[in-house]
Amino acid sequence: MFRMADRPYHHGDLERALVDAATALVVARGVDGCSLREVARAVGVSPSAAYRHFDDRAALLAAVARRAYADMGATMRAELDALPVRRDAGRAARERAVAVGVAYVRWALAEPERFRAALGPLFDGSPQGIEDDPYHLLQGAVADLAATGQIAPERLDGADLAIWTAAHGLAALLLDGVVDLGPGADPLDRARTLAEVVVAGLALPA
Amino acid sequence: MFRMADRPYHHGDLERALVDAATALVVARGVDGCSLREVARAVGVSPSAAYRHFDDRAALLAAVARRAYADMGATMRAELDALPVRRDAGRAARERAVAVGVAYVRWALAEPERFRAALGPLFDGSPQGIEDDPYHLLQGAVADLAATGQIAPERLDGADLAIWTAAHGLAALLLDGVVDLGPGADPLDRARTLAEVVVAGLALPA
DNA sequence: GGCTGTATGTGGACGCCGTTCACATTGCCA
DNA sequence: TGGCAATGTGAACGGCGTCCACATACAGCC
Repeated sequence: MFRMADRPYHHGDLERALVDAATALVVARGVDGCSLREVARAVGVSPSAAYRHFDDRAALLAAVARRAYADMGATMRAELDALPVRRDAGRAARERAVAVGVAYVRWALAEPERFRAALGPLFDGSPQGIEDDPYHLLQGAVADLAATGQIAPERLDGADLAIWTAAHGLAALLLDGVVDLGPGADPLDRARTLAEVVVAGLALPA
Repeated sequence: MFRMADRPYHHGDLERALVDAATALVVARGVDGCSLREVARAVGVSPSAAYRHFDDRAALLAAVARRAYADMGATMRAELDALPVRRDAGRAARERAVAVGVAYVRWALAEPERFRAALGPLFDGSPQGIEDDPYHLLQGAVADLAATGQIAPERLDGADLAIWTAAHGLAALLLDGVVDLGPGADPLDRARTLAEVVVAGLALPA
């Protein structure tokens, strides 16, 4: 059975199309500027059609966030995989831990609105089934740090938080315009410096 | 000239009343849940009356944010003033720097919605004329750190950012529910530990 | 004390929003 | 082939931010 060339009554994959359009709108105008009605309009469908696939606007945005979270993880993973191989396991672990922080900030700055959507106020639980979860990358890097003796024993607890908070804090402060690094300053250099400070601090006994 | 006891046509200090009501609503339902109309309703005034005092809803929220920012600074200041006096200037500086971070997180957790309003996405430039500016408190503490030789020379640049990002990142991640410390964990203990790691890291040569 | 201009508050309107509901259309499976 | 579940429509509701013409009150000047 074939269908009218221009506009079949049933869309085919409306759910995907809605998330695509919503993502585009979030990127263009931010989470608050992404209305369900405009998303539906962009897809060429009535607003109520969206409710066949999402409970409400929040659920649609959650789907946008989930995809963003996964993309962030994949991008970070690729960046980490490109790190040079080191013979010194300790040095490798330190560099990797720093690189995770840098990759975190890099993605946040490259995709500010999607970052906000994924790791901002509307976060509702770490998405399951994500291949490269940013948080797991963080955890893994810190585990390597610990395994190679780069962390003082009494600092092991919550060590992953240390890099995470620094990276997340820098990203958030930059995105929201709270800090201004001034002209000529590379935010990623700052991210690297901060991560290095944290990694250095972790190695020191309390 | 006296006025009708119940409802004078002119309010007297509507601007203040609006900010009060808006603050209460932000605390109760968050920034997004704070509508200009409901604020006006709470004050007992028509929605359009608010426009005599604020350009738009964003301006009203900015006033809420400004006050929150000032309150945060004052609270942090009081907390810092209560620190015990130390004879060792270096130790004093380190403790103070850590305390700034802890105070930052404490206020954020105590006033989550006001914190978001003041230091979240709708931040629009550090308010001027604030007596105890949280950022200046941070700066001052780091300056003490530097003055007492607690920071490696090559780490002086951006050292204030180091504590700030850690504190801000922890606060944001906790508030947004991205990290869950688990039962029995004191978030402020974590904040202290993180700040100590950062302060320790700053002291180390790169 | 009265007049007048300015500041302040009102009520109604506009268009957009999220959401719901009865109804229309389609694909699938027995 | 018939019927059912899935999917999409259109109209409606109340709430929102914002603007406008109009009403009211205050303050300064004669």
